[in-house]
Order: sequence, then C-alpha cells, then structure tokens
Amino acid sequence: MPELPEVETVRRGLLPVMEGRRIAQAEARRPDLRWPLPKDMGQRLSGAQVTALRRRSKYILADLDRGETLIIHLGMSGRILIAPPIGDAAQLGSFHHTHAAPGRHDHVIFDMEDGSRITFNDARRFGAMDLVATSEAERHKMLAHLGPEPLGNSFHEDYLAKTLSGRMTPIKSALLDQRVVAGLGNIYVCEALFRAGISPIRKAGRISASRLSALVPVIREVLHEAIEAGGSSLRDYRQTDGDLGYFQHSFQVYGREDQPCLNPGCSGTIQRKIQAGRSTFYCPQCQR
DNA sequence: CTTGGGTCCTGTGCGC
DNA sequence: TGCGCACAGGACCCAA
Repeated sequence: MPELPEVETVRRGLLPVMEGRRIAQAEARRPDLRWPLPKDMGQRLSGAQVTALRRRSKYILADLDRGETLIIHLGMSGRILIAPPIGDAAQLGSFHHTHAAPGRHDHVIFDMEDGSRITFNDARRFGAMDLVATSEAERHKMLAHLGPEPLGNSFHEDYLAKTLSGRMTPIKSALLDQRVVAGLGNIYVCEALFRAGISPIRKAGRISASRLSALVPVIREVLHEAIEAGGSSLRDYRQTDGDLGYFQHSFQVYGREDQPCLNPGCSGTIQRKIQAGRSTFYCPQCQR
C-alpha cells in the first residue's frame, strides 16, 4: 500500500497533532500486528511527549522525550486517521473521522493531551510497530539494512551504477529491493521506469550509465509529484484526515493494462506481467 | 552473496 | 445472491 509518498503524506498530516505534543493515553487493542507489539507499549507511550516526527523510507519514527522512539510501518493496508477533539469535530463537517467506538481493525489508539485521537487501522495486519531506545533506532532490524533515501544526497548516479553492477536480477526487482534504494514500491517503480524509458525486464547490471543517470532524477520527480498530490489512493490508503490522495490520476502505466501508451507518438499498449510475484505495468514499445 | 518463491492477513471485485 | 478465485501501495524467510 503505502510507499514513500503516502508515508510522507501521513507524517505531514500527523505533524501538527503529534510533534511537540503529549500522548495522554496510548492503547494497543491487540497483542500483535505483523509481529508482537511490546507488551508494555501502551504504558511506555502514555504521558510521553513527541519531540520529533521523522520518516525513514516507508517508516515513521516518533522520537519521545523519554529517550525512546516509536517505529511505525503501515504494511499494505495500514492507515492512520486523526479525529479532532470532541467539540471541534462538528464544525469540521460530518465526513470527518470521529471518536466513535473503535472498529474491528483499529489496532492502536493514541489519545493526545489536546483531545485529538489518532487511530492506527490495518485490516491485513502486515503493518508493524516497535518501541526502542532512540539511540538504537537506526540499528533496529527493520531499519538496519535500508539503502539510501531516494530523495537524499547519497542516492545518485554513481551509487546506483555501483550497486547494480553485475546484478542479473531485472531492474524492476532491483528497485523494489529496499537495500538498493529505500522507499520505492510497486507503483512508483513502474511509473519511474516508464518515464525513464527503461524496460522493467532488463537486467539491472546491463543498463548504460547514461540511462541510469536519467533514472535518478526521474525517480525523484515521480516521488515529489506524488507527495504534492497527497499520495495515491487505490483502496486502503487515506490521508490522516480521511481524504484520498490523488496521484493515481497521474499514473501513466500502473493499472493501465491493455490501454494505449500515453507517450506522444507511441502506438504501444500497456502490458502487465508478473515479476517476483508482483504485477509490472509497462509499454514494450517505448521501454527498452 | 544473489535470486526466486511461498507466506503472512483481510477485503473486494469479477465471472459463473 | 452465492461461491470461488485472483489480486491488492510490503517485506520476511528459506531453499537453491
């Protein structure tokens, strides 16, 4: 579900409600998501102040004044929704998330000191949460092996060429590998490869330096545009206020099987094929 | 070390 | 309407 743009959108939505604010009460309504939650997580979070809300790849990191960091991953279907303080909700409109009784998949609830309620909802439960010492967060199992941020300075042509050198796996699979670059998922890899004119089937180690150098800014461009659009909403994903993202309207290949290629002058048809168990969408005409 | 396949879990949409 | 199957923004784990 959420790739980097969706996670960044969620982080931005949470900023005004969480950063610098205190959690009055936190409750885990089940003992596990993908993995067991820390047994005393609710207790350790209750009363803590969030000093910073960061993002690393597809993870949200909430630093607490007690020297701990809450690590959150949304998995495929995870959502974080904010309900404003009771009393404020009415003037914001009826569509807004409310403090109604928790639903079946509302797994973790944060009641903030100002009365707003933050709910982590995840039907498929591929999401995860852990609470660790802030000094240890980057060494956490979930974060330790992540590659560079695609929007950061250490992701550049030379890095990519060196990392992909000799690799026989398809470029599609390589870009989905979070050790290569951390934050891309199925949608944005398909979209970036289309924009770069690179076939998803091509062996990662067999792409010319000039085409790799074109790929780097294209990846950044797609991610920036998607963040600007509030992410892509296909089914589960929502912004923290419940609104849809709208980058899905800008997809050029994802989900467009059998439809005409949108590249001006190209008469190709978008194909879907399965790579490493995931759907890849691409135009065989203009992606080489 | 690299690579591919299976697996976790629930919901939805489609063809019959 | 009901049923079964395919498929879904992720990523771990294990075998080859």
